[in-house]
Amino acid sequence: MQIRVRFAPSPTGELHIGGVRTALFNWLFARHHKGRFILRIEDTDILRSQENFTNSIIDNLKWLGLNWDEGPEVGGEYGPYFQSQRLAIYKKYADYLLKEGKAYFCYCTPEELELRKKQMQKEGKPPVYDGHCRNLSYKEREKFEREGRKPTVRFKVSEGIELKVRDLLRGEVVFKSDVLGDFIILKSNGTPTFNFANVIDDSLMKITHVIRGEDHLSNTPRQLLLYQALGFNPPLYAHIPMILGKDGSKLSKRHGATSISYYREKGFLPWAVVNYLALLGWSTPDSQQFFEKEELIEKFSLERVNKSPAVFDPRKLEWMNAEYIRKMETEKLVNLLIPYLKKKGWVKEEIDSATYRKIFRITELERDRLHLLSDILEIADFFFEEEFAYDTKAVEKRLNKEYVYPLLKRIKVEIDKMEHLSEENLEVLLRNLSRELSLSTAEVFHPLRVALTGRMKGPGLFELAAVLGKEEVIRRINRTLDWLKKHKVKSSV
RNA sequence: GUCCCCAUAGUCUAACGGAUAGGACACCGGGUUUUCAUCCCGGCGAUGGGGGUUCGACUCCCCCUGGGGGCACCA
Repeated sequence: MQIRVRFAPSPTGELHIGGVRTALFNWLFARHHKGRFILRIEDTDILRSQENFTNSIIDNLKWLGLNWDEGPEVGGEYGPYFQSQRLAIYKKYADYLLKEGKAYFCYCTPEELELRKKQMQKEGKPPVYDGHCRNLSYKEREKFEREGRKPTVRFKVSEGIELKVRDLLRGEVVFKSDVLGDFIILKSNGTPTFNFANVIDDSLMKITHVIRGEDHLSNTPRQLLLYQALGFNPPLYAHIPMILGKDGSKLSKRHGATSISYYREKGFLPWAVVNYLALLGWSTPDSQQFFEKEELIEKFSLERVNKSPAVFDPRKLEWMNAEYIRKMETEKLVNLLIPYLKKKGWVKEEIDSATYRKIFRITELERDRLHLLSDILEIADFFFEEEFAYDTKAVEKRLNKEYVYPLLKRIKVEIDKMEHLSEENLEVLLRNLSRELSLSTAEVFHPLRVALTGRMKGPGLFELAAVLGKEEVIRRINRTLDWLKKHKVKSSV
């Protein structure tokens, strides 16, 4: 039997971290077993579903590399894969249940329901539908219809039965039908509710395994009942642990960025995100951290998914991203960095070969400092901006010394004599100068670094100076000298 | 309130019923380096509590506690 799993997001918001992890586990399971991974858009909430969310979800899944075999854009023999295009199907099955006496029309208004629910909670009972409309007479129904009430369709749940969910991770979980209550399968506007559409689609699409978040575990008994009533065989279930925020509650916006778009824009690499997320709730016997794609597919198994929820740790994700950035070929990294530079206006849309070589070299020099691709904007500004600011602490610590002004002046003079500024001849120059002036090398290097970059940290001094070139280095030293004078820093008086 | 799930360091996790409870992030310290980063070395730190079962329990059972999730005309 071919394994078929699906990811069924609803386009009421951006794809978020938890959704990605669910999609990932489904995708890995399918790929591992050479099965099919299906994408289905659950857009039955007319009010909240938006097409741009659908597009963004699809776009981000592609970006992550979680490709699907059936679904939007690729089609498939069990479509359509948008629930909004399957309304007639749900209607048909609802009619069937109605005809069989397994469902009925309910005319209760949301307000009435709310009131009774509160009452039941007060009495310490599970807040379930009380069956108010279960046995309406023909006359009563007529009356409601005349009032203009639009009915929902409710599924009849018999009391006193036990529903056993066989979960691949948790074993048998038993629910009593009494806590379920007759639930709605068709809203008054004719669209199906989640439980109903889900069961029908999973059946019709021949889904064999439902891998979803643990928050769906309590929905499962209702769905089991529907499978029974409809005469379908339920799939196998695996309810994977939730992803929580730092405070231990379900990951949400108040924990910071949760939408995958954010991570994408910040410059997280798709595979770093995938690799990190794979480790949330799953592990190998040796706690391996890094996986290549094929390796992850090969090693992944539901048996090794654990049951307890996991806290999402952005710091570890960032670390992992940095690791992948370091491991990447420079040329690839350059190409990923260029869009950020363009957007910032540091390089033109058309990149000539000289500019490319410069970016390449800068990438080599800065790559170990990048955690995110966008970090390049913070740490490499001085390579592209001539009028960078001097860091206050750097001025205080490195420039505010008597010897600095004459030193920089001397360095300038010496560099000016050079035919060409290279890493080598600059190093020779500075080391000789330190000996001649009885200064430590650090006392020579640090002020120059601040003069050239405005800050105390950064790539090797000789290397970065070579990238800037003789003319620019001299210009920057002059600028610093002027600046020192103007600001009456100790070294210039 | 009610039902369900879960429980190894701050975090992610490993450990046939039998190791000094292993690894990773973070944190702290040291080394390398002109700075930062990288890299290398080292350190801190965990089986929630109580009962059982067993020669022996992180592991099995029960209770407690704690945390999470569901209980929508949301999915």
